[in-house]
Amino acid sequence: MAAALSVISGKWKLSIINQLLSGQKRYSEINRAIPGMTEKMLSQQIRELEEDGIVTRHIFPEVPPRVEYSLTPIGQELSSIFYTLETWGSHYMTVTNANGEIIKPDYTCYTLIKQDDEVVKETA
Amino acid sequence: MAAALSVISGKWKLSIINQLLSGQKRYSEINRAIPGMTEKMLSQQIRELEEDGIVTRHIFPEVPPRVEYSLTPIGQELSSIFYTLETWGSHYMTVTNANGEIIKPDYTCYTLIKQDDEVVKETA
DNA sequence: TGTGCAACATACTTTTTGGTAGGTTATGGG
DNA sequence: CCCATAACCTACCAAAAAGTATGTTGCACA
Repeated sequence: MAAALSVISGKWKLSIINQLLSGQKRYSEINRAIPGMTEKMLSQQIRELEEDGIVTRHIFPEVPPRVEYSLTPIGQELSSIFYTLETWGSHYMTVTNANGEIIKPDYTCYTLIKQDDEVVKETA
Repeated sequence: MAAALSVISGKWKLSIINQLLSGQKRYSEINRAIPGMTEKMLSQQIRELEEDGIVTRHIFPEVPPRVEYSLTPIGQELSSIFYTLETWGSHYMTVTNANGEIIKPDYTCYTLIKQDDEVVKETA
């Protein structure tokens, strides 16, 4: 589990993998597809993914250069993690938004259980 | 998916949730069960989990204080994420260790595809 | 001679995260 | 009267991650 987390942790890695799930792409394509990500982050994180055996890099020795990235077999199996995360995440968001209101921001709400087992709600 | 990741990211959160998957536990129990984690980290991360609606806190107003933590329903559903991460992770480790050797550390290995489509392997 | 291109690298700064060391509370026991 | 207890909090510091800005390559085109 730690191994799985270490592979996918990184602000842009899941976005990058998501792009490659739909097939081989080149550097500039991925770059355009993920707004907000700088080129440095793309090359850094995609290199880590390569070192971890998730993506393969195909360099075409042309000028100007062309590099295409694709997922390895084990990289493609990450789609199960995608699916689980998405399923839980969307469920999570509907739960925290039940009743049409957001539950999360109630930071200072404690459930006090008195010694006579009476439950008291206290909001600081 | 981003929501799911933001909830579980944090060095100790999965360990804490893992503890609570086996039932309600008090602060000191969790603390003892996770070696290497400081008390500050426990209270900080468990508070974030509480704010995110993953755990509930039950304060018993006794002296010395007693606080018990348990997973909310949506928190318990995180077990599916645990399962997927573990499954992929163990598969990943057997794949990178095929042939009894580690594939990952070959950092500077590029696959060059020449313009005549001949594949050349270059190790810098 | 100069500009643009794609895919980077490198140095530097900022932000986020984690860790260390101390203090706080009220009470019961020595 | 002092200490130990459980569950914290606060200030401070270090490390890791992310972001910004700029430089590099070699060739084609103007």
